Amino acid sequence: MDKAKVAEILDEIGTLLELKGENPFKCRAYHNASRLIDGLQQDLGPLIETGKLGELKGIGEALTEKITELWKTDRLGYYEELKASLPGGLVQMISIPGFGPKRAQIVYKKLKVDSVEKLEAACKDGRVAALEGFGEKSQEKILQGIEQLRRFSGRHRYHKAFAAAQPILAALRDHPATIRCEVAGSLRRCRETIGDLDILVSAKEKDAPALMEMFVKLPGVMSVSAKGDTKSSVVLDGGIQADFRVVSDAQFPFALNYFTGSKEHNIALRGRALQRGLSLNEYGFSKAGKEKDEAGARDGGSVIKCRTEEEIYKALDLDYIPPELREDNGEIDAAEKGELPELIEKENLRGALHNHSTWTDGRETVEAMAEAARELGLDYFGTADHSKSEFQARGLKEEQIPDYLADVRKVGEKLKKHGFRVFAGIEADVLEDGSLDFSDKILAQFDYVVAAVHRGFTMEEKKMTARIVKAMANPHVTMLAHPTGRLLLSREAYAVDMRAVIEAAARHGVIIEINAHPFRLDMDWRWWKFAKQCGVKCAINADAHSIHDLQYLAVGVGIARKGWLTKADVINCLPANKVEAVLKARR
DNA sequence: GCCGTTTTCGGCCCGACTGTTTTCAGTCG
Repeated sequence: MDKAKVAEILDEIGTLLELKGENPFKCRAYHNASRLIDGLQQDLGPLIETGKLGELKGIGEALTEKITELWKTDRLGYYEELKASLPGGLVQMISIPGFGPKRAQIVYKKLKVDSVEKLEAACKDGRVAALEGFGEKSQEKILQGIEQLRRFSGRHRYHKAFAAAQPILAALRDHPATIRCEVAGSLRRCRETIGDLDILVSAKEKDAPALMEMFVKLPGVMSVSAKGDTKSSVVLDGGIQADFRVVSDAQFPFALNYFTGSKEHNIALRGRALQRGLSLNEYGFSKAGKEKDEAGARDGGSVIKCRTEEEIYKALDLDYIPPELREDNGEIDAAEKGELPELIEKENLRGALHNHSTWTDGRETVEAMAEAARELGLDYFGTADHSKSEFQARGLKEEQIPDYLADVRKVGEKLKKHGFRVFAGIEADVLEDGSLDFSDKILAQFDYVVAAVHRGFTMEEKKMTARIVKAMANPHVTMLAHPTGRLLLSREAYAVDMRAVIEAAARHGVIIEINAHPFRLDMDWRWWKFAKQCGVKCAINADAHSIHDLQYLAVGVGIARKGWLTKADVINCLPANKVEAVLKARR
């Protein structure tokens, strides 16, 4: 059984235990173990064989035994018994917003309701409202929750959430009562998908109601789910939920830190505070334990004043941890030892190397795209138009290549006077047998070759991995495009063993692309962190088909930061002459 | 179920909002 499946089962056990009303800390132990296993960079097999599994923090005796059983036999008696003791529909029921394990237990016991459909029916005929502890409003909320679950199941892609947040932030920052305003949550941490928007404002207490009032009436607000003195929740058009909080300016850094998360990072930080006799919450530090300050940090003010998040980390003897790293994935240890990397910044990017033009499926000419890149402040631009197999994208045929190259060279000559460089690349298709769709002789004419899989997606993971690894062995291949194969918008996703791909990239000196285009998003930060460990260089690319798309480079920087990358890990931070040498290095 | 520089038991992060109550439990983040 593979790691992901083990993690999935552990997570489900945690949820099932919640439904049974088990000790919440026990439930959490399973959820934590699931996250830990899912995030492991090495395989489970060796860990189990060498008896090192139990050394992982959060995996004790019982979990070691269960994980080992799963790994070795593909089954787990404990899980099967647990699952058999509860109807399957209960798990889905608790994904209804506002409806948790306790209430699921009640409706199951009292009404024999064991699915979302039956729950809906029970609400519609008033049986739920009649239950003790429930009422008309609860019943109505559950129905709304079911509707929301059906309409907007799942999370929102980063770009969509980012775009939705911008006008809200602008409007709030414009308000005279606003002192500071930031977006927090998974959007600030640059996660690939965003559950909801968390927006935070600092203001004087007397101004909070006016801000609340303004927030729930912003254009784009579809419905208001909650409205209090300091917190409101709304659902925006398009189904993104936005939570809004107003705090005092003294509390702002604490609240920003708290609501940025992740939850796991917060728990670790609070634990660290406790070790220092401090209790940390979204309002500040207070004394922990018996001498606990009655008023706490909310009314009494923080016992350690912090103007910024940097000062909070400092108070805990930690270097500042950038939001992208806050996943409880080693960042606290690194911050304690002063070993956090100096993460890449937007300003470090000097060029973009995977872009398209009107020669194939791009919307602008090579010249217009290169000019736009120059205006963005970049020093070089590389085209990587499609090769012949991409006929639906008007991929270049052999006989067009001299004209294509001549055009790119001409633009290069023209922009040379500005100190701007233009490179001629090609995005060559990796065929099913792992060969490329152009001969070596043709590939040799380009400044660099980006290899990409565009068809034959249904291939099983092993075969797909072998196909891609073989392509990387071709000495003309300088870069691998959208390596994770998770082509999010279309159904064109494929399964690939990223670990093997990264190890092959390390062997062959191939650059791995971080593709920031929303249709081609490669955001899984764990792989970039692993690539860095293996010494593999990355390139941040927008896969731009238009001038507008070039802006996604900024998203790519966010992803790279999340993978702990520095400018030394990203080749398009190099100046033009140096990047040219890197692109030519293998050939 | 995990964990331990007060270590084998007794903790485990903490507060807002809602709806139901009339002091609190459930849910969420």
